[in-house]
Amino acid sequence: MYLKSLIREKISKKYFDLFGSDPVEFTVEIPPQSFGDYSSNVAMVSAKTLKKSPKIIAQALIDAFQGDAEFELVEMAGPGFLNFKLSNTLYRNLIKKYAKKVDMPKAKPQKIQFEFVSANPTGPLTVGHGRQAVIGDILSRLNTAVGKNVTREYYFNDAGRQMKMLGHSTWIRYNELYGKKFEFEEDDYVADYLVDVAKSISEEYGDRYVNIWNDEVQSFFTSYASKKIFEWIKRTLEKLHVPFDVYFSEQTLYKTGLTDEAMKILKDRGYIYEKDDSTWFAVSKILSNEDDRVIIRKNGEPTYFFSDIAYMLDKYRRGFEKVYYIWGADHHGYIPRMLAVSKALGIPDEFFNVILHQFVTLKSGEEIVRMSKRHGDFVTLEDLIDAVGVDATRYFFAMMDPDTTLVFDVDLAKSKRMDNPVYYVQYAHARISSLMKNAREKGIEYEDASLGSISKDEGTIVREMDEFQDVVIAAIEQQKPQKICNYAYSLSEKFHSYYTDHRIVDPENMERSKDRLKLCTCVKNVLEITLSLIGVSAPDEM
RNA sequence: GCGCCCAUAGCUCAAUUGGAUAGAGCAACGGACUUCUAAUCCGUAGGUUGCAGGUUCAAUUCCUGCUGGGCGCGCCA
Repeated sequence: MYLKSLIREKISKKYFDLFGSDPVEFTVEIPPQSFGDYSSNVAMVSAKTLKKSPKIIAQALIDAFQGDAEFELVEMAGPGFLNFKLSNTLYRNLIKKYAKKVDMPKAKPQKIQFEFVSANPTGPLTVGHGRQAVIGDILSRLNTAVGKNVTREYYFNDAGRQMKMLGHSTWIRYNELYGKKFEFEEDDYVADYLVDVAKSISEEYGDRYVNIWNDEVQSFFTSYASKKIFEWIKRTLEKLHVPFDVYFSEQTLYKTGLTDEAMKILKDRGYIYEKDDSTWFAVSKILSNEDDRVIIRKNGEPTYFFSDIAYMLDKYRRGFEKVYYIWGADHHGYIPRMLAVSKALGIPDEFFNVILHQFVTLKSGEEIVRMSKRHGDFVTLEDLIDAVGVDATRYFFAMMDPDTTLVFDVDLAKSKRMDNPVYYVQYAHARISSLMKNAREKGIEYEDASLGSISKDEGTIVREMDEFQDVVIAAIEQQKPQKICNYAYSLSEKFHSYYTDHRIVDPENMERSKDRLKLCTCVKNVLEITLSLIGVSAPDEM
């Protein structure tokens, strides 16, 4: 970031001196392969406004750069690129900076919210939830790191029809323990995990509910089962190192009267009407292609959609400038109606944001494990974490673009072979720690390294280090956690390569050893902060 | 039928949100450990970026239309 902005500022200044105006937006980037250390397209993008050919503009800038000691070489290439070769002094200054501290880019201290996972306590978290949890967690970490005030929220419903089915299903399992057979109903949860819940009830309360089914029993089984399952969910999230600030219950919306308030606002604004004994929200009044939706059923019960309306109002009232809903791809159809809600409530457009992610399939060997929650035929997130470890779980969920379906290769995640990217990155960190230990044992102090030996070979690593802030910004702006993983890998790659070619700790050459150890300190610092953003540990030995 | 997402090396993925010769890993082949961790490194081979148009100095990237795959279109969430 520092090197790029230095070059950018210099170009702007020289451009202004030459042409009497500020240049239009241009890039400064690390070019492919051996085109120089940095390159800029400023001459090409300015061709139109200046009515000069790119090559003439480029040449004028190059002439202006003559005699600048911070650059060894500035030259033109291709259709008018400016290529820069940096002086070693610049690299030395940067190493001093990064050895002390890795700066985070700073953003406006907005109050924002990420709402994710939000699974109702009817069953354990699946690997799909895992992907969402990790995406939400990393985006939260990133935004917190750049200075935003982030609330991580989990929304859940612990009443209503779904919950009733849960209670009923548990009761059936409970009766089974006593040899009583009842039939499951249509939307009951037939999965095995409720057997454990039933056993737990049996141990605590004995047989007092066998063969007895009434409202009181229903409500007991529902609340017992949901409480038990919620404990399970929270335990899994803890294992995954995903904390939440707020667990928000849907019921709160009704208790606090926010539902009534939302209804009033929508009514006053003319978005509510009655039809077929139900109450409707006129989505089509805002988005003409969309269908209107029922918010109060014939039987007088509100739909979940109505709760979602009140919930959005609640979020807005709490003073968030932006809220992000993280949803699986199956929810994408929900976006238009929620957008309509935000408009109908008079909430500013930038408030409501959705981050979608595609599905997860598990792969073991050549076999693709398909998951179906209906048949209880799925792998729980907890099982996955137990099998491959939390670091690999998080890294694998994070390293793919949320927009693509993720094939989670369980064998690869488990493997400690060299093709596992988590270990590759962690190994780079461990290697550096080991070098430092080695230096300590030999009594080498490198705090005051002169950096006199730092040159081109180290430049590659320094430039990569200096990409850090830009990568963080890009990951946040584009909502792509995998950018951080790719960066961690790329920096590790450059370090491993450097390590192989250069002796770091060399008693025969103390000055050089100090310089290189200082460089390693920088890489270690950047790797540590990068891994912490992914939520993966940075081990000192492996 | 309508909507969202995806398509890049044999496989899994990148490509700094329009830049130069499209890059890594795995798999294949060949090399590097009496030397700080070989969980590593270096090299060879591998491509009409799904297809067809368009936009411009420049397209994997943007636009249009196809093809193929995933997901969704409930008074379920």
